Amino acid sequence: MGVLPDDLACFAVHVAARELDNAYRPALRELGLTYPQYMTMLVLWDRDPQTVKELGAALRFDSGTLSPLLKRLEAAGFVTRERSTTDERSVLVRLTTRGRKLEERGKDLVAKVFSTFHYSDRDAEHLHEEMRKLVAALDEHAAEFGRGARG
Amino acid sequence: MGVLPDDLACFAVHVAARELDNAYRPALRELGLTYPQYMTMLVLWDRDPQTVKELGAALRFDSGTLSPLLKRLEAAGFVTRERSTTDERSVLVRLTTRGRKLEERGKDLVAKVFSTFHYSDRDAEHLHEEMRKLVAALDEHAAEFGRGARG
DNA sequence: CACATTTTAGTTGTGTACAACTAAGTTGCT
DNA sequence: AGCAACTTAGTTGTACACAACTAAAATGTG
Repeated sequence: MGVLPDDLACFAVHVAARELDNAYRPALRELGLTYPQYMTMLVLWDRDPQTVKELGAALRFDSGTLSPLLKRLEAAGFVTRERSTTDERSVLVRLTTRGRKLEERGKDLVAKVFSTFHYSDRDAEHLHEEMRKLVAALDEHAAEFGRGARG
Repeated sequence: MGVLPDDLACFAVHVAARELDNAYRPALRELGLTYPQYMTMLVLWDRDPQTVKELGAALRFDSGTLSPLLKRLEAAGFVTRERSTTDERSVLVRLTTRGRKLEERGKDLVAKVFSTFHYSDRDAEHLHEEMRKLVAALDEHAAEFGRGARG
């Protein structure tokens, strides 16, 4: 009769995101990281240091999410935070030796976890393409109707 | 050089879920609901009353998520909660008149929001199919490696 | 230079999510 | 009947995620 969550694509996206989180959790637990923290470390392993703003752009997190997350990474000893000397509004996030060393164990974790559920590279790429299409549509929607709207 | 979040399908799923949330937020705000609360109301509009366990199965929420959510729906005057008389472990969640009346305004909200970003019915069905495939793989993975593992 | 505007991080408050646990009720087995 | 095992909700603690706000520093304009 009525529409149920299971009938909705948007609900399925939410379920998939949560279950992906759950699938990664055991492996990440051994690194002492959550999934968003792991994504943050990936960005820093690629380039170090980076400002909070740059990290936020790469992760699509605002400061309300990123600031406390970085404080936890700092408390865990993976990063340091220091005001930029050239622009004192910015904060530079920098890997510690411990944080840099974690890359060895964290590097191929995604591929390892993804391979445990039966998802080939082709499947993953197909999934990725579908997500890119959805996110592009949502970004366009946000630009039109979102907070930055022009009327 | 390194792998970045944008290279990962799993990250794209998370981004999509969050941006879907943001896309629904303005419309849901007018109903006084969050997205998970709206999903809960959909389940109740379809069948009323239902136990917390049944709602949890339909929404894939555990009691730690659902109990406080239902308390907020109760505080907002959309549902009542009462112990089942036949099995006093169970709690029956029942729509109030106000909760039932909300269906008129909430019924076609999904279709309305989805149509504002350029997603045809065919696009949505394609997306849904891709998500079903991923969730099925994750469910299988959870059954094998998750908490209920048999070894 | 003076000062409004913008940029950058952080804080507070609300609401998911999940792990680990508790309390109470029911069922199954002998 | 008696009691262990299980089921059902709820609670506590941690961690995202976003809105709304604040504080401080930089930028732009007359």
